[in-house]
Amino acid sequence: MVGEQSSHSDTTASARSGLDLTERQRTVLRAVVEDYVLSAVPVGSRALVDRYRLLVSSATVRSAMAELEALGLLSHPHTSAGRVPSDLGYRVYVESLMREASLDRSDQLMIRHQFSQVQLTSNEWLRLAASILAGSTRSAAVVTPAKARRARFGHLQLVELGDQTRLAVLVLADGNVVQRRLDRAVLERAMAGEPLGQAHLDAAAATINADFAGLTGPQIRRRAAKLTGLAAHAAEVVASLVEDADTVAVEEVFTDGIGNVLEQPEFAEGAKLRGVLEVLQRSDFLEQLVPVLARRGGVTVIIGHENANDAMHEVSLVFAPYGAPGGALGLLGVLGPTRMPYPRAIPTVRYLATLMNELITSHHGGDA
Amino acid sequence: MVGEQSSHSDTTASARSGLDLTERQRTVLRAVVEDYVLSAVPVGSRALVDRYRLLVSSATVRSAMAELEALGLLSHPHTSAGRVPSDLGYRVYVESLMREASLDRSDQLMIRHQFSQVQLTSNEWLRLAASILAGSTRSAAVVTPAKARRARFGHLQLVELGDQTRLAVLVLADGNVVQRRLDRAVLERAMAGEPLGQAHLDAAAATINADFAGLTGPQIRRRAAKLTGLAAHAAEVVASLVEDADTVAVEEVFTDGIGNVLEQPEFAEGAKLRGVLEVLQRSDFLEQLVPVLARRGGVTVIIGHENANDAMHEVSLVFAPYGAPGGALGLLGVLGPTRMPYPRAIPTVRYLATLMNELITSHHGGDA
DNA sequence: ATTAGCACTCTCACCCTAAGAGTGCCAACG
DNA sequence: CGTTGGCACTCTTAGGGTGAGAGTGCTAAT
Repeated sequence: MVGEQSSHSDTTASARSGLDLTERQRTVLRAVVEDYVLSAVPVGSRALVDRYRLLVSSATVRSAMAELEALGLLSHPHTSAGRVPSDLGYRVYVESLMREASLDRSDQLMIRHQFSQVQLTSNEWLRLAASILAGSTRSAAVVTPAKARRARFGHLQLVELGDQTRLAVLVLADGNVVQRRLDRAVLERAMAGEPLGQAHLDAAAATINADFAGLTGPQIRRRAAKLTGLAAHAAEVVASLVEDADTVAVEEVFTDGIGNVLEQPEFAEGAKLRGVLEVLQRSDFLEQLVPVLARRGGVTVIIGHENANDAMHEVSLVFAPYGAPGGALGLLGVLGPTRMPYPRAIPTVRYLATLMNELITSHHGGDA
Repeated sequence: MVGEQSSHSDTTASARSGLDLTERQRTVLRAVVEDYVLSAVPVGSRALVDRYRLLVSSATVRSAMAELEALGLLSHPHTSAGRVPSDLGYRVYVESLMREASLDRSDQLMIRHQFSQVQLTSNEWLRLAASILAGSTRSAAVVTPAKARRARFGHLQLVELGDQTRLAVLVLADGNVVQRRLDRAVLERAMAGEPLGQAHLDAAAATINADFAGLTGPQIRRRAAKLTGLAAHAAEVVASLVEDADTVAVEEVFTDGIGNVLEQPEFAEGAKLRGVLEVLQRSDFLEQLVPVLARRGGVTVIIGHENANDAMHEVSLVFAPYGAPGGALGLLGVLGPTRMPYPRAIPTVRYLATLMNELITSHHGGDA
């Protein structure tokens, strides 16, 4: 479920969960967050009373606000501005104040329909998922391909390409396809004149396919020692491809809707987003996120400074893992300013994660 | 070579080529462009004389500037600001004033080295190319995969994935790999209980591989009629995959360095980039660019309003096609503000295009 | 043709002020 | 005692005015 990430709490757990707030404080905090998310303008006591038909005076709201500020849930840009939720304030809101705007049936159907329109290729799915996420939350969306924690060999194909090159196409056990061009020079050296026609390639691939299904990189490497000729060389390549797939947890990232974020007033000066984009490109950020999300399961919300990376201190992430249980694992979610429409983003991310789960398990049938 | 794109010229061709400019006008225009590209600040007559050691007075420069403005090559933000190059001014600069800063040997070697570090997978190449372009021009880079104008079948592999799904992995004649999951329901209906073990899959693939190499989508569809059972179904899928590859000219776009552009003062308000990002995502923009670039060959520079798309009126593109001659074709280049360091960008794009050409032809051996 | 000089224009940074929003506190009220 | 109206106070923001500076265009002299 929804939950906090860590760790840096200098405030009591009970404050964070919002359990010891009075009913009034809860109402006020909720109103402040919701108003601020909509307007992006610090919200004052008077405006709150007016807009939310609170049945108390602005003075009362003021005192509640002061209490909330003392608790670290609200903050003050300057003396005479309204209040703004702090990261912790958003946290409490997400954790115990928010009423999720569940996706209505028609939205769900529309999304499902879009997926049914598309050819059954995983990359298309990912692109589409990112596009839907971005469009329906007006934030930036990020989707990574699902891949197994431990890469295992599935099936090899060696193809003659033109007359100069050979291409190794490898299907991993988790359904991902990786390829590598075999360098002609290396190949010739290794083969010492042995013919490399399609028939020979097929034979070598068949040898490997028969023997190596389900093995990991090191296991393949061990058995490859027993082979000779083209098959040995191919096995070497296979092993290295499988190992590569193992070490790189997130290799490709599909993003969409960065423009949405640029439109938000907090990123009006575009340079602010620069750091975020760089971090996203440098894939180790998402890589580190994988185990965290996987462990927690469901939708995880990471708000502002809860983010480990400095560059991400002004954005929030709403992410979920997806994939076959115990098998392939991918990430998907949205990124926006901390002033994010959580009640919309969270169910959308959740729905898309379950949808991708379905697609993967039904079309792929899990994984060894 | 470098050249203009079109077409909208309400000024004479000779003015555009800058041929009828006096030597002084040429010097001044060059200095204005180069100064403005560096400083992003409108440049005045006095500053020009000082910084570029022109051996004339500022008054002389002023009159030259006035002439250039009359020709539409410079413009005036307001009465008392310096001059700024117009799109046309940049055009003339690029066309006949610029001295290209050719990539020095060490840069070339460094780039080459980076490519040699990377595994021989085309996607990695593309990502790397984008990253190098972005880094070395401080602009945004865009790279699209090379694919044949006319998709032809190369090699098919059918793989059993888990026990529920079958995966078709198709190597096109141009070396690209596409895949499609075969929907279990459809498969079962089509096969009516025919077994779908790996051996059967291999047999079906072998049939198709033996017969269909080098064929286009429609050709495959025609021959597929003679097949039955699994092979017929597979041929159907192959045909549709090949046709898909035919219709979608640009399917995936690798970008990098968007942050670089956000840093430029002209895009300080990030929202300005929004439209550009959207156009880039909507792939038909690049798609339309493909034939234009291919016809012209070499590096094409498109400056500001020369751009067909309204959203791109404030950016320049420096792009080149790459690929095997007459075969696979891809695009690569950079996108930045019109105030772009053309003398740096153009040779870099050119070098990367030739490099990609080399990689493709040497490792892949051309294409049918 | 080039140049020095000069009047003119426009922006930009600065300061000042007034208006407005919002707070915090306090005393009064039910 | 929680709630409320009132009020003084603070701080931002927008607007207007000003002076400096940059840059131009023109003209007359070389």
